[in-house]
Amino acid sequence: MGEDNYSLSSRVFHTIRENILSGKYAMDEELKEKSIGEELGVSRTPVREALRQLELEGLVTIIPNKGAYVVGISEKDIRDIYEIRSRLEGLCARWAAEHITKEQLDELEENIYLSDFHSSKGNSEQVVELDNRFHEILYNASGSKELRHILLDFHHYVQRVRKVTLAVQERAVNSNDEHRRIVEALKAHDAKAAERLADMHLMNTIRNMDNYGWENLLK
Amino acid sequence: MGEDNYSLSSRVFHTIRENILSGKYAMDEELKEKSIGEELGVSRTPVREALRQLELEGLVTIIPNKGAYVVGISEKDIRDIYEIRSRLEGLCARWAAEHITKEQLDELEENIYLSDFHSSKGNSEQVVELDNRFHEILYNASGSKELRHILLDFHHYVQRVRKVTLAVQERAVNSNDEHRRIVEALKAHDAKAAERLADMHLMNTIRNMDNYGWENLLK
DNA sequence: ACTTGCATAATTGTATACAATTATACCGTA
DNA sequence: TACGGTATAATTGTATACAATTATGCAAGT
Repeated sequence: MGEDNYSLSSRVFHTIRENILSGKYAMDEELKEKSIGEELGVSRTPVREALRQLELEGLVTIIPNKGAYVVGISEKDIRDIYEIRSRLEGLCARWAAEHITKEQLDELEENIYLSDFHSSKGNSEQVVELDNRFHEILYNASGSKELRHILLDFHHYVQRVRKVTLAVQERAVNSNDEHRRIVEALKAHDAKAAERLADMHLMNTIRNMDNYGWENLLK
Repeated sequence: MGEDNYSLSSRVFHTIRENILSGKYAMDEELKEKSIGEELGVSRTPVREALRQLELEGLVTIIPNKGAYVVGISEKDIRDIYEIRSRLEGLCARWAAEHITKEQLDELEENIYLSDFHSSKGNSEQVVELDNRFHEILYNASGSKELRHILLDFHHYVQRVRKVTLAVQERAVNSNDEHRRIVEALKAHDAKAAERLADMHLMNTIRNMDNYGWENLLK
């Protein structure tokens, strides 16, 4: 299980990205092709390809003939991303209200049910995983591959802070309540309400981060 | 002039992207590393790196061990992108109203002045170039590298249809009028108006495409 | 005519070799 | 000590070599 048969190149890409987002590679750190290759047991070629892709994602800056450096993520970056996401998740929820299928609604309700359980138990890892899935279903339900693409990117990009915020039980519970209300609007195919609730959901996340304290969010 | 000293790899990337956006490489066409490399006078290595990057941008699909294929862009894709952009350019204009500098305002006014001239003359190539620059200034003025990044991507992505729509004099003139009103709002630092006008500007572009006829936009 | 199987060719995936560029260390000199 | 300069090493950029996978052509059998 989970033995994805991806290419080496693809695995290297995901591994390096994970190491950046998890903080293993510190900000401004120089990523040397040789050492990363040795670390992952591959040659420089797949590493180079991965670094070029990560540059496009904005996680890495490449200075020609010099090296690749981890791009840091600031408080402002995160605020901006959540503000951007609030608009786009709103749009996404609106479209989803018009296109969502019964199967997707069922999975959303199951997701909320499970999330209730795991947040009450304090299983933050499962909560994060369910949150990932919740939003992914919405992205799929929007019926727009463009919107899905950009939202997946952003959602992934802020994974680090989401892991921290959702580890606090109170926020996990509130977040799931907000999810619940969004699903109710989707079930009623009320596009306007869905948009407003999704927008609010994201803005509440920012407010929560303000209360939590940014110094703890950015390690 | 224009003798940019970029790396080979980077030039290959931009060349292939240009060839996709300009329609030289047709949709669903298979892009073979060897032939592209020969065409551009480089080995497979830089071509591979470019194709991996283009996959991340969504312009190419890579099927492992099979090949890279040009991803087509549909009417719905373009509609979605303009709808997404209308929200984000609105947000961008709002932020720009708060951060824009006098130099940027000056360049915007010069841009409109020049655009008046070229659209009256029917110089559509210069009009497109000025439109590019107009939006780029706004992206910079937003003060958000995240917003700038995503909007530049989208703006570039729809370059093909923009070339067609702005080649029609009436739309070029109207578009520039809308730009003028946005700049007036920015000069007054009226964030709300700037947001509304930028949003409308994008929605008008969609309406214009509807009038123009999609069959002509997608070759 | 239409499969099936297999040999061959073409293509991608990865590793390595070599060239070009940049960083580092060591030296002599003031 | 501080400053250049030069040789050396380290690193990136590109090309090529080889392995693995997939596509193609052709002959045999039904």
